[in-house]
Amino acid sequence: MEINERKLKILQAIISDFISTAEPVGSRTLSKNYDLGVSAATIRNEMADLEDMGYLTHPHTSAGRVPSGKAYRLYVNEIMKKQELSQREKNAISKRLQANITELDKTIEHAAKILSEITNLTSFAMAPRPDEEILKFIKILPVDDYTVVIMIVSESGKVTNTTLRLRVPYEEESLTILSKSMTYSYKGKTLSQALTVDIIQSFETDIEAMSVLARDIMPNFMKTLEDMLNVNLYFDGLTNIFSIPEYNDIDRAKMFMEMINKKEDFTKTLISRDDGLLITIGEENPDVSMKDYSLITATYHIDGQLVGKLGVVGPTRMKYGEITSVIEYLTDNISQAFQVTGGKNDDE
Amino acid sequence: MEINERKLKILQAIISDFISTAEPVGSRTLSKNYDLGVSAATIRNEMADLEDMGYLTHPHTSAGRVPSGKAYRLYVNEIMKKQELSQREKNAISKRLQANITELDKTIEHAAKILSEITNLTSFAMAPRPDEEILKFIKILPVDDYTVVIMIVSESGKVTNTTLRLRVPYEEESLTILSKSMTYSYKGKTLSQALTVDIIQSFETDIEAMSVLARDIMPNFMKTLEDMLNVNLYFDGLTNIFSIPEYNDIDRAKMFMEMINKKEDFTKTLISRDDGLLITIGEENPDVSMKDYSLITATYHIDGQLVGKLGVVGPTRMKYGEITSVIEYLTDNISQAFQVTGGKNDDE
DNA sequence: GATTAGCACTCAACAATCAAGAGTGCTAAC
DNA sequence: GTTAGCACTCTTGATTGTTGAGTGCTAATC
Repeated sequence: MEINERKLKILQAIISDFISTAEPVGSRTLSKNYDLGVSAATIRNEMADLEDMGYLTHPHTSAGRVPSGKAYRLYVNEIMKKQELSQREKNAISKRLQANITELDKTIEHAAKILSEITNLTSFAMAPRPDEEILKFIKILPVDDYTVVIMIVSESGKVTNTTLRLRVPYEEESLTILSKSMTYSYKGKTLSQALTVDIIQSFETDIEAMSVLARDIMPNFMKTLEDMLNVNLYFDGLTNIFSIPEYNDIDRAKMFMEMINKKEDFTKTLISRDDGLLITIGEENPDVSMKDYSLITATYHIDGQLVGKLGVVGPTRMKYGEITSVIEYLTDNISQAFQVTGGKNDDE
Repeated sequence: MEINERKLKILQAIISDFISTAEPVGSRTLSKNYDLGVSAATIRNEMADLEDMGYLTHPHTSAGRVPSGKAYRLYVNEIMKKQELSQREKNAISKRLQANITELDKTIEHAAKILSEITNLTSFAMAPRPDEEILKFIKILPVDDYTVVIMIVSESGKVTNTTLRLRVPYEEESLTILSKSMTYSYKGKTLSQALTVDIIQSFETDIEAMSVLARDIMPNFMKTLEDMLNVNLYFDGLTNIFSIPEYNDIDRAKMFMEMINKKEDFTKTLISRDDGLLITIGEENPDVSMKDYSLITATYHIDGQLVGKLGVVGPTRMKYGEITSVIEYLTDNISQAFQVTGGKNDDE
């Protein structure tokens, strides 16, 4: 069966009604509230067709219709108009975002906050993957007789550190030597390259004398490197879901919270997503545990290179048009703010 | 009215029954399941007395009794026996904790995890307040033409840093001078002292030449100091509450989540609590928004000085004895592990 | 041939009713 | 002082009936 103009119009009406009410929508409601130019009976026939085609489902015999994932996909691809934000909305968002542009992590955290407040959904922001960060220097700082701080600094200014207790006291001089030696070995390498360096190989030759110290420090140095590789992920609006009818059930709310709380899994999901604006609806999500949710993400760029993500997660019933616009506007703003070409060159 | 031996026994039975079932307990249940040596009718009379005295409440006429906050307080103070953990339990906990003793923050985060898993409640761990951290040095690191990293290191090895974009390019030499000059001004001061230093005063005299640079950097330096003062707070077992009958209601679950999500408020609440083991039950909590919860916290010490907190939050109905023991055992273990006298001196 | 009015049918949701059961509080007997 | 007995209360769960929204089909209409 072909989907004709009228079916499309009806489907659109159903979707937009359902998105705002969360209630199954019936033929009479449609003919009353939407100017479709046909009677409820006709709509009924069309709805039956749409159901056959997989765009609608039926919670039970005498209930109205509910859009399926396929319907939302069609809606997003074909029907939904890009809902350009008004200048006022844009200004409001820009203003809020700019008020807090300092560090990247703070900024994206703040962007997530703005996003969740506008959409009333749960939002998230992921910092760029630092694989390609280039190591600048490594410093082992003395703290007390048994304690040192391992500090790693990258070219882009990322700093990670670990406090470490040693099994034996150390001499301050050894630390200096070790710091220099490690910097020499690792400087210029990317994080992912650094992780593959064979430590034993590269050290045992020249610093045998302090091998005990090195043996204490190196495994922790590697751990610190791994720490540095961790992607920061921020959530906001977690409690928003309690106001959404879909989660007005303790079990679903629980499932949602559990999904969100598995940060590692969620990070992986985000990393594996394509760049640019991406909407995945219900069963389209590769992860089965997400088959009842929709995910919208967009990417921001730092100097056209490093890529982070920003988005929302919620029930498949969401205002795709509106939300998409807001997310894109936010990511554009972030990308612009963190262009390395440096600050104040509006247009051009 | 006096609370006599028998009333106490009955109250204890009611509390212990209610703690495990979460259902109001009636006189017949008590006389059947607990060896009280009197009939249900007598128990009824005693229960009526206990209710008059404020230890019990009544959800409705024909329901059993529920312990009040006052009852739990009596229970905690007088009835509850310190439930010493078995050696096996102790070993299990120690083993899990020790498997992950590296950095303090990681360790307490891990302790919170253990705690929530054992208690099936929501747990939290707060790092020590760093007010008394003594500044060791300050370094401004170059990143690119417009970007620098402000790094502050304390005597105890805490490192905090901020990446900062300047409005004008800088000369690397200026950074070195500024770093040294700032270190000179701040070294040896505690964080709280550092915050009160009059910046303008202390600099404008000798480094006029680079005042532009300093003016960009100083406000951000102060922000970084404030960052450093922030207390880290970790939660674990957030979704545990969904399995607790008290929160089997979307509104209560929501309230709980909202309370927990206000990290600043919660941190303040924790900071203002007395040191040592502290149990606050329902209305005993100074914050009215917590009047339906109980909070158990204990403190751990770093070198007998810096103090952090570990604890659980949940409904007033909780296994005070058991939980208390676990928390105390965990905090003792942490304190021991982070004694500055250094590692491996078991007993003595 | 497409559209629509009409009608029988379905089913969730809600309210009303009822019985069962748990529990209390009081009284009178032990 | 303790306890048995009993009337009374109130929740809980099952049952039933009613209402209303909605469907799907058929026959009339355009």
